[in-house]
Amino acid sequence: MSTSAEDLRSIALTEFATAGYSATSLHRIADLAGLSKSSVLYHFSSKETLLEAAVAPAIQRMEQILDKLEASALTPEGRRAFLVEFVDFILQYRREVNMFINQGPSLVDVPVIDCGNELVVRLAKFFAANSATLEEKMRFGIALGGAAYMLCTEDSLALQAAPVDETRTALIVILTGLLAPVGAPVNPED
Amino acid sequence: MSTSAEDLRSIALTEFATAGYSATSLHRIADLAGLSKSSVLYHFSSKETLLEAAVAPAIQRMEQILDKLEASALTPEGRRAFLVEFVDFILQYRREVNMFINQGPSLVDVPVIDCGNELVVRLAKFFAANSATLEEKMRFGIALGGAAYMLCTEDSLALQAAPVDETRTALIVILTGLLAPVGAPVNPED
DNA sequence: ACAGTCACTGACCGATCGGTCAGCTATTCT
DNA sequence: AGAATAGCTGACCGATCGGTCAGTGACTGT
Repeated sequence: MSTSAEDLRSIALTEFATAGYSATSLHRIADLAGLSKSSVLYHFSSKETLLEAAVAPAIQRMEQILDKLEASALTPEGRRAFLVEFVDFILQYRREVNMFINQGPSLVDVPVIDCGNELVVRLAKFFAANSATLEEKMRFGIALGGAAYMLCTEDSLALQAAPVDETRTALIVILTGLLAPVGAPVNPED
Repeated sequence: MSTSAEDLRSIALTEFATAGYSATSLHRIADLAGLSKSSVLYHFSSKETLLEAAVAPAIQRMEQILDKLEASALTPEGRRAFLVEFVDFILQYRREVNMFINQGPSLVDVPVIDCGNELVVRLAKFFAANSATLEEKMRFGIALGGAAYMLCTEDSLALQAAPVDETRTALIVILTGLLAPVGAPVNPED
C-alpha cells in the first residue's frame, strides 16, 4: 500500500490551500496524518520540500498547457480548446491553483512558488499581448481569479454541493463569455 | 499630525493583505512604521485588535450596501445601482476585500473575520435566492472573487498601471455582463 | 543468525512568535 | 514647580515554529 508519503502530500496540500502555508505547521500536518512531526520530516526534508512536492504536478501540467497555447495560433478554435483545457486544469488542481491565486504574491522567495507565479505572468502576458484594451486584460484576470475563487470556496458559499460535470459545464460557458474576443458573439451557436 | 495609530492601521492592512495575517509579525509592522513592537502594542492591545481596526470600516460600509440591497426590490435599476456601489466599494477597500477573499476561510475563529465572512455569505445567499441555475450562482462567485483578485494583483500582472477611473469603468462593464439576469441583453443600450 | 534498510519516534535546539512590564522622555495641566 | 498623561522603548516571558539527531522496532536479503 502506498505509504504515508502520498498521504502527506495530499494532506499538506489541502492545509496549505485552506489555512495558508505559513499558518500550517508541520505538527498539524503530522497530526492529520496520524504521524509525528519527525516522520513528516523523514519523508520530506523540509516544509518547503513538502510544498514543492505538493504543487509540482500542477506546475508541470500548467507548463504543458502554456507551451501548447503559445505555440498555437490564436484561432477561435484554439482559444476554445485552451479554455476547456484550462477549466479541466483548475478543476483537477483546484487546491494548487487556489494556493497560487491566494498566496502566490505573499510566498515570493520560495522558488517553486516563484516558478508558478511566472506561469501566471506568462499566461497574463499572452492574453495582454492579444488584447488591445484594459477591459480585455481585466477580463482575463477576473476569469482566472474568479474561477479559482469559486472552486475553492464553493463549500462555504454554495449552499449545496454541485456535481463536478455541472460545475465544469457552467465554468466553460462563463469563461467562454468572459474571454471571448470583444465584438465576438457570446453564443456562437445562435 | 495624525499620530502613528492611523499609520499603523494602514501599514498593517497592507501587510495583512499582501503577505497574509499569520505571516505578518508585529515586529515587521513596527519596522515598517519606524517604531518598536512595544509601540504597536501600545496603540493596539493585540495583533487581533489591530486586524479588527484595519477591516472595521470596510465591514461597516459593506453592511450598508447589503442592507440597501436586501431592502430594495431586485429591479434591473436596483441591480445596476448595487453593482456600481459594489465596484466602488472594492476599489476603495481593495486591501480589505482581498483579505476576506483570500484569507477569510483560513482566519475563522477571529471574530471580525467571521463577521466579514457572514457578509460574503449574505451576499452569496441573496444572489443564490435570485438565481435559478448553478451557472448564475457561479457567475456571482466569479464576479466577486475575480474582481477582488484582479484589483489586488494588477501590480504584478498588468504590465502598466491603469488609471483608477478606467479600471472602474471596465469593472462595471465586465461585472454588468457577468451579473446580468440570464436572457437579458448584455448591452441594454442597443 | 546477522547486517542493512525502512518507517518512525521523542528529546532537544535556536529562532521567532505574540504579549507583559517597568521605566524613560516630552508635553500638558493645575 | 509639580503631577499627570501620552508616546514609546528594551528586557523579558512562555509558546510554538522548523529542523536535527540518536535511537528503536519491523522487515528483508544473505
